[in-house]
Order: sequence, then structure tokens, then C-alpha cells
Amino acid sequence: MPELPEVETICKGLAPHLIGRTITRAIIREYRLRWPILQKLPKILLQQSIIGISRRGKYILIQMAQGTLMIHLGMSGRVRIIQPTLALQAHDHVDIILDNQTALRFTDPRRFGSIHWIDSHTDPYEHRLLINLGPEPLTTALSGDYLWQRAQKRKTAIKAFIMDSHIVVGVGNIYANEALFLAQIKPTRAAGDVSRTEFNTLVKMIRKVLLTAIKAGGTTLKDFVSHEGMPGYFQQKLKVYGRGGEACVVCKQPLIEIRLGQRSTVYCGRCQR
DNA sequence: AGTATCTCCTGCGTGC
DNA sequence: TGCACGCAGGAGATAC
Repeated sequence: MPELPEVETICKGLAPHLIGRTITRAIIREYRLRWPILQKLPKILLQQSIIGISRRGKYILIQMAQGTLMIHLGMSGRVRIIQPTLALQAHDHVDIILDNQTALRFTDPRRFGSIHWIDSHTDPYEHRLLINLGPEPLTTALSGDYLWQRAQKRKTAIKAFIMDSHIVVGVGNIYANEALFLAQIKPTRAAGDVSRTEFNTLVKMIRKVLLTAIKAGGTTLKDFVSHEGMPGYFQQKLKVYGRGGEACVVCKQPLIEIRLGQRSTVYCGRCQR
């Protein structure tokens, strides 16, 4: 379940392996992802040189000479740098083979991920999947005031609100639960009822959980090529997510677990108001 | 426009 | 042991 910290870590980890390389071959074994992969993508990628790698929200952007390859990992997607001879396993859908006997392998059992090609005539940020995204949580584009403003008159639960990528990107279910706990805000409250002060705290806590996870992910970065270990966010101590019924780390009350917008939601009935 | 619900998919845990 | 089932979840699509 790659969340934004993992995507950030992946981008940093991939960069030295990809930048400056040229693609010698692309093999697509399964075109049916969340959206079908462009049929002519293997041909397009041929002989492309890789210039840079970045991300927007959880979309990975691999900039090439003639366009940008945009990858979303969905729920279960993974990318690794491998030897192209490495035995294929189930759900190894795409190999992008480079000019130095390595390859970028995309694996995604649930196929919630996606791969798009954006021609260099189009600004990647103008792509329909990116153009309406909210601000990045780790930049000054996100502020308590911004969230407060957008929340006015909104009846949606605050948790669903901060998980909406059109409001702010990169806050998945795990971090929404954690950030709301740290900010002492009950997940079910209407977004419009959350005060400006509370939004300021919430933004701080969103940044805190994301940065903690990025830092943790960084420790596995050096082994990026071969490492199969836990993504960063599992290394940080989760205070509420996955702990329904267990004791609140602050007040020892049993944590409450509910479903909110079809998502598992855990909070402390005493600490969060 | 805002809101809630549905949807894609496979792997895994649970209960019988 | 094996089956059916429910759940996990990012985020766009859909129906009000």
C-alpha cells in the first residue's frame, strides 16, 4: 500500500538507477491495469533517454526525452530495479530494460495501478489526472487556512475531506487516522465545523506523520535494489491505525473502530473531539 | 457543486 | 483440507 512517503522514497531510490540511462526495450505482459496501457507504449519507449524523476501526489513522473511516463502504484503496485534475467513471478506486468543490463520491473497483483504516457507536447501537470489535484502536503502550498477555507459549509467528515486528493494529495487512510489522532480531532466531525486553529494543528500533524515515514523509508533506501523489506510507514509506530479495541497510547481507553466512507477508521473517543 | 456510493482487483484471514 | 466469504484500499466514475 504505497502511500506518499513510500512514493517519495521510491522516486529518490530510482533516480540514480534511471537518470542518464536509455531504454533498449520495453516488455508489457499485461495491459489491463486500472486503465489499459497504451498499446504502442513499448514502441514509444524504445531508445528514450531518461532525464529525471519526480512525483505529483502519488503519481511517479519519469521524464524522458520525448515525454513523461506516469506511474501510479495503486494499492499493491511495486517498482524495482532488477537484472532482466530475474525469474518472472506472478503479476510482473512490465519490464523497462535499460542500456546497462538492468531493468525497471513493475509488479501489481491487484492492478489498481496505472501507467500513462504523456507526450512532451503536453505539460504533464495539465494531464487530466493531475490538473485538479490539491496541493502537496509538504510544501507551503498547504496551510491550515487553505484547508479551513475549502472546508467552509462542507458536511463531509473531516477524515474523508483530508483523504480527498482534490483537497490535498498524499493523505491515505493510514495517515489520515494517525494525523487526526495527533491533532485530537474526531474523524467523523463535519469538515465545516473544524476550526481554523484545529486545521493549523492538523496540517502540522499531517506533515509530521508523512515526514516521520519518509525518514524511516530513507533508512531502507541504500538497499533499494534488492531490499524487499517493509515500507517506511510500517517502521513508524502507528498510534491508532490497526489498533481498534486496543488501549489508547495516551489515555488507555479502548480505541474505537468504525467504518467511514467504506474505510477502516480508528480513533480515541476521549482524546479526539 | 457537494455528497455518498460504487468500482476495479487479488491475497489473506476467518469461520464453517 | 477446502470452500465461501469479507475485508483491505487509491481514487476516478457514477448517481443523486
